[in-house]
Amino acid sequence: MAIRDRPTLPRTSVSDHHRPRPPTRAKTPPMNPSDLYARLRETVLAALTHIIPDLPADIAARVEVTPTRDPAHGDMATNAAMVSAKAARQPPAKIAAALVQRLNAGAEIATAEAAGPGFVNLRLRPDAFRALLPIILTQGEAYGDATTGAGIKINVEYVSANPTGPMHIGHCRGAVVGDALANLLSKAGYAVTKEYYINDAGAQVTALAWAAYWRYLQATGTKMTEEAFASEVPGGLQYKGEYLVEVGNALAARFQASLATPDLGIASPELWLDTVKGFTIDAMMTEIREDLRRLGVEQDIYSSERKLVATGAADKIIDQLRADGLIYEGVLEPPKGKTPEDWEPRPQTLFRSTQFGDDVDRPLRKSDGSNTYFANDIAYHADKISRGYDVLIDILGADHGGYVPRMKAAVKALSAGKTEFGAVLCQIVHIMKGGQPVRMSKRAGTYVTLRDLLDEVGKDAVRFTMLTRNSDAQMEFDLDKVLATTRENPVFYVQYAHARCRSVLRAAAEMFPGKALDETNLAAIPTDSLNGDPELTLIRRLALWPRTVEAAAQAREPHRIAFFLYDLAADFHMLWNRGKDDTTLRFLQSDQPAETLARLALVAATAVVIRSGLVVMGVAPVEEMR
RNA sequence: GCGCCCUUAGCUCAGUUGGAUAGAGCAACAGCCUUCUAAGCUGUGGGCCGGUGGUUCGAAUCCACCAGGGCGCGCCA
Repeated sequence: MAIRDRPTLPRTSVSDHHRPRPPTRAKTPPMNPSDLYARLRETVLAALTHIIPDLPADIAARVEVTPTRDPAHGDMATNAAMVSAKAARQPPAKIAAALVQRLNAGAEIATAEAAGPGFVNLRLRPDAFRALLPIILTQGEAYGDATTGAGIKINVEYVSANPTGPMHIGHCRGAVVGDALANLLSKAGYAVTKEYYINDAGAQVTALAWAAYWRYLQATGTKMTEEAFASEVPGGLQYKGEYLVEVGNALAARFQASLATPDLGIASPELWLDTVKGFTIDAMMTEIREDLRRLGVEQDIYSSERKLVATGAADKIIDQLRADGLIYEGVLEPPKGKTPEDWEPRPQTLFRSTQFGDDVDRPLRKSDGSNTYFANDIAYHADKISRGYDVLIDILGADHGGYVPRMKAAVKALSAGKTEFGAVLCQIVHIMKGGQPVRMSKRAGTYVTLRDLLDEVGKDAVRFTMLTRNSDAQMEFDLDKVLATTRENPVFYVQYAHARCRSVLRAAAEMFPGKALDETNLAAIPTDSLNGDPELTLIRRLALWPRTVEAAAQAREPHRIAFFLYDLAADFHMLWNRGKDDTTLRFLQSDQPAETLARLALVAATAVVIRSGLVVMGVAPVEEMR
């Protein structure tokens, strides 16, 4: 459902009707017990507070246990001695030495040693890592779920395209990034709502309606030429793409000639504009939602700008802001250095966004008295705030970057600073084919629609590839490479790793007839025999999954999941490849049932983690490659 | 002119929010494999992290300035 009938709007002047909400960033986030690193951090912290009983909380919060980059440094390292040196008035080396002494007695720690400027390097007993396998197999895809979100309500708004035509590549990145980010936040413990804002008010959709009306007249057999028609259209005839022909036909079928003059000319807009507009928008939204469905995106809420305007919500918000003294009639300075040629001082209805960190105050009304896009968007965000979200995230194209500070200001004003606003900007995607860029032109009709792209390379390749870059960086999307079945294509490489895991487990079923090799049973298998470096490397990677989820969610960077999965797949393929030269290193060894079962537990756990990562990305974990 | 984002190996990009000797893929070079798990595998070389200062135990990461690229800059959304 779209906009609710009567949004209850928060009063900025009233602060106490907001329920207390948990802080967005808890000072001491609840420890995730299945995160090995988080657990060891607790161990280190306990030792540290024993050495420094009056350790300040803010220092304790800076203590971290991280994976080492160099295996010579052990498995994990902590900065505890360095960050607490100042507060303890002791040199880092002395604290490190004391930590080493206490930690060496630990159950999971094989050795602890001081190194470098004050690091304490920890080498864990292999058992500590292997103990993760039953945890992973028991928890299944829930392994890696974080609690940092603590149920904080987040609204992620994405796509939000003008419903003026089919979706194209430009919309696609935001759709994928938004959807994956929402999934990621949800895995990190946030209460997430996925939302689409339909920009179905304003000049663009009016132009769309005229274009659809032209197709309608054509369908009824008008004698007008396109030139004659276009000369009557305010602002000229836009949206000349073929995709509106069908809409015109549907309009003609539904309304016959009743929307035109008797001689099939242009009737007065009062007679048809709203009807045609609504009809066309509905048709476009049907198409867009179908495109999104094929892309694997299904949002929880679709909000309509038009309905928002119709309910007068925008006017109410402006009145309310005016009552709070945040609206005034004024004249803006021309932009410094580059004054538009037609610049003239003009009084406008302005929002005091500068009071909330913006550079200039922003206009809310156009000269014809209608609302600016910003004004309606303020009302829309007020609506979202009234629905009780703690955090609002908008996924925007990079060309909207300049828009962020004013929206941030508006949210601050509307929520009395209680609701956090954040934007994720998506840079442009350049489509490449045969080594050449594919030029996009809406008018020439040569743009690549999302549907074409999905037909050509498939949902999984589109989604994964869109997530192989930081969304803030420009991206080349090479149509030839995303279908390559080689290591340089991460989609293939990761899916292949999962398929190989499943393949091993299928083959194992023949080796152990009558034994159910499901995750529950494998969780009970002793894994002491997993001693080799490649095995332990793989398990260490699996141990990184929870903190990867947490860090990616906190940074709001879903692409990190893609990179993690690529590394995980590499570790697995390496293990698999050992069996190529030496068949005694393959997973399945009929003369070693116990060792084989242990390896199967590792393989099954790997499959679980790959699967749960792919689920976040919205990519199918395939059972076999075809 | 101002603001925001970006600059890392020949190319495309990571870099665990300030940690130790900066990583991966491609390309290059050198081997292996000729299909029982090769839609390949192993190894090597490759760097002034755009530049200059600063902050501190410690900087690709934070700050200032500069250079180059992208985006934006009153009634477009």
